[in-house]
Amino acid sequence: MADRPGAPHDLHATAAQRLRSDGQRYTSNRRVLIDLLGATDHPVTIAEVLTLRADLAQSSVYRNLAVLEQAGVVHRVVATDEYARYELAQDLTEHHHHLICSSCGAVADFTIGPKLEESMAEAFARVGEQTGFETDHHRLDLVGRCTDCR
Amino acid sequence: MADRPGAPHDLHATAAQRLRSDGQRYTSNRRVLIDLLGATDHPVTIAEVLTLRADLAQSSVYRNLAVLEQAGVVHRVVATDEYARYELAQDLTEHHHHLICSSCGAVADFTIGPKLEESMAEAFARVGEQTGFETDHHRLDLVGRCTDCR
DNA sequence: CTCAGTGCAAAGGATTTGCATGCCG
DNA sequence: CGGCATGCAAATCCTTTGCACTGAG
Repeated sequence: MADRPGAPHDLHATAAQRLRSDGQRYTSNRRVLIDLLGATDHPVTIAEVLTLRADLAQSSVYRNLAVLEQAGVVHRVVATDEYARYELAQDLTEHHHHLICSSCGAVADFTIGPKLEESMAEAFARVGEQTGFETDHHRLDLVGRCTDCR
Repeated sequence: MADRPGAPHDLHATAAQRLRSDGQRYTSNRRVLIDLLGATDHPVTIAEVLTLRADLAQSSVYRNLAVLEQAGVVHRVVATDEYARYELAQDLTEHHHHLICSSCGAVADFTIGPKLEESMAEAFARVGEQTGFETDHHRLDLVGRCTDCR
C-alpha cells in the first residue's frame, strides 16, 4: 500500500505537466510538497507539513496546496476534526479509502477488493441516474478507533 | 426516504432516554433541535438552524448539538466545506449516505441496496481484523455536482 | 524587466469559552 | 436551594489575505 505506481520522476513530471496545463509553475516549494506527500502513506495535515519542513512558510503551504489541488495533483481529505489533510490525487497513487480515528484524528489508508469497488460503482451510477447527481468521486471511510487509541 | 421509523413521540422519548443515560437533561432547546432535525431530509448546518429558529442562541445551539452528539442522539456530518452539519443518529432514522455538492455545498441523502451494504460490512470486518482498527461506523459519500449546479 | 511566487504579519470566520443570570429538579 | 442550561460577548484557532520583496523566464 506504500508503493506508488511510477517512479518519483514520473510523479514530478506529471505534477509539472498538470500545473503547466493549469497555467501554473512547478516551483521548488511545490516540488517539496509533492516529495513530502509522495513519501507518506496517509493524508498529511498542514501542521505536519510545517513540522516536517520548518523552512516552508505557512501561507505558502496553504496557497500551494490549493494550487496543486486546483491542478488535480493533490486531493484535500476531510476527516472528522477541523484540520485539512492532503494526499496525492488518487490517479497518481492507487485508489484507496481511509481509516479515521475519532479519538486522535489519525488517518490511515486501506483498500477493498476490486469486485466490491465495481459493485459500488454500479450502485453509484444508478443513484446518479435517479437523482441527476453528477458524481465526481466517492468517499468511503471507516470511523472508529486506531490501535493506539483502543 | 423522508419517512422516519417511529412516531415523533418515540423520537423524543428515545432522545430523552439517551440524554438521561448520559447524565443530561432533555431541555426545551434540545427538544427544538430534535424536532428540527426530525423534520428535514438532509444534514443541517448551524447557520440553517439559526435561520430556522432565530430565537435560539448560537452558543446554545453549538453546545446542545455537542451534548446530543455525545449522547448518541445526533450525528455530526462532515462535508467538504468548513461548515459542520448535523442529522439524527442513523439508528433513529434509517441507514443512508450523502450526495455532497462540491459547488454549492448542499448535502442530500441517498441509500444503496442492503446487499451492497452487507458486502461492505464484510469487507470492513476483514479490514478490522487485518489492521486492528475498531470500526464505529462507515461513511460513504458521493462528491460531485447537484442538479442545481450542473 | 515582468509577473508569479514567497514570507511575514494582520485579518477573517466558524466555533468555543467565560461569566452572570434563569430555571429545572 | 444547587447545579446545569442559557445568552451575550469576548476569545480561539485554523485558514485566508494584504503587501512588499525575491526570483524565474
